[in-house]
Amino acid sequence: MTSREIRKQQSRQMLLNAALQLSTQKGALSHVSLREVTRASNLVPAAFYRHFNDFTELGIVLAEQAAAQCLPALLKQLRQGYALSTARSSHTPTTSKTSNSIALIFHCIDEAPLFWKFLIIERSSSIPEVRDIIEHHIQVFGQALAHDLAQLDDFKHLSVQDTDVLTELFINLTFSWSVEWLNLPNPQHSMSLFSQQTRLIERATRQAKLLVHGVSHIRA
Amino acid sequence: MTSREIRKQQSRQMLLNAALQLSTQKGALSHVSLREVTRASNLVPAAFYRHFNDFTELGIVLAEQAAAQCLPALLKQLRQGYALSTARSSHTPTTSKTSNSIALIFHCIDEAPLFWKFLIIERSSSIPEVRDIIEHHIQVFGQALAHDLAQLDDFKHLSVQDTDVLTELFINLTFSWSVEWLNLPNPQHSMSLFSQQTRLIERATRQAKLLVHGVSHIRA
DNA sequence: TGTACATCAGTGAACGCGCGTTCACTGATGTAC
DNA sequence: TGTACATCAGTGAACGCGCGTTCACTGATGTAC
Repeated sequence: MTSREIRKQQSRQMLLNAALQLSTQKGALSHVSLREVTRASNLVPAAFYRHFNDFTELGIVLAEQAAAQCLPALLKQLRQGYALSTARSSHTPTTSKTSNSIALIFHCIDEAPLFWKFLIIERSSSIPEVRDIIEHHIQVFGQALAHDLAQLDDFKHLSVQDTDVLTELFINLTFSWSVEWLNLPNPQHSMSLFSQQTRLIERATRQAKLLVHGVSHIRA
Repeated sequence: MTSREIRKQQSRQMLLNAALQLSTQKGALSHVSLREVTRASNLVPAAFYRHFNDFTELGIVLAEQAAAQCLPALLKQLRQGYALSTARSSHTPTTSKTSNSIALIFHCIDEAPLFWKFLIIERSSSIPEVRDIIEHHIQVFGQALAHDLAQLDDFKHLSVQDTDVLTELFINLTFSWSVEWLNLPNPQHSMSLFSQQTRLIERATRQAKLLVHGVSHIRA
């Protein structure tokens, strides 16, 4: 790659970083202007068009990057989580199995919090292309997850429909938890960040346990 | 009330209606401009200030109206739903009890779909005052719901914490379902609106059943 | 009831601002010989 | 290696636009006598 190409890539990455930073900070990519992004990247507004046809194109790239970064990583974490728990399933009580998995989810979010925040807020983006990309990747993620779950002892007895329904439920819950996780520390409470995190993990774990317990005893 | 006061109230209501219409259509109140709202109300932009100090104040009023309209109505519906089901609890299978309640939720949404859409999209509003009002009302709603649930046969045995956790879970699920419900008909599928609605009710019911089943058999 | 004055919802023009997009340009970097 | 030309990321000025907000105003409605 020539030095000119390298510098171009650097500029492009600065634009993407600035857009990610600004959109998660302002609560929506649509609240960020092209001029703000170039300003934060020390470029003149017109320079934007050397890298993207328009603002939507930048949003699309960002959505692809975020989905590619977050969802496979979460899947991998979850796989490690339940591989671990099934390996010693007869000895480990449900409590700690579930609790471990939940903690892994939050750990995964902390690896790339801005991308996660972007995924969550732009999942209902007012830019249709961005929204559709994210929804598509979540759907693919859901299929992979459903395939995994179907092979676990706890869920083997479920019908295909129930496995899908369960997966959808789990994904919705995960996103609800993630929203709360990313909004910590909540200044309404006086607890420390760590205490609030612990509390959220406990609540999420309890929710997941209620669910898993229900599923494992459901009649076919 | 003098005729002048009546006409003022009418103008105010036109502004509120226009803002509700436009915000739900554009996906966020923050994507609607003061000038758009006055234009849709056949008023000059400056006239807006005869009714509200600024755009945020209109958002606050709208949030209060939406919360007051939607949440007590849902609570009432749910109460009728489980009053009905407990009255004949020994004879009615869990299936239809849950199914009835879920259908009632969607029925309730259809009574005021714009207010519901507003509540859902502005629950994560970029206008902090609006977001906080909605979150507050949802919290109050959750307390009332938790109080109700604690008295049902299925949930009597739960600890206070578990009742709260269950309530939170239920509210999160309800909002997830509502988002899907309000996005129907989904043009990705070729099914009729009615078929898609039926499908969603079935999936939501199945999710709720998994949950209720888990809760009723949880060990203390 | 009729008159004189007060109120005030709505008007219309004006303002300064940040926006997205265009354009001809510059000058460093790359390429061909 | 040195030279002449081509490429192209970034520049800076300009454009028209819709925005929120201000202001002095108008004229219908309300009120006091």
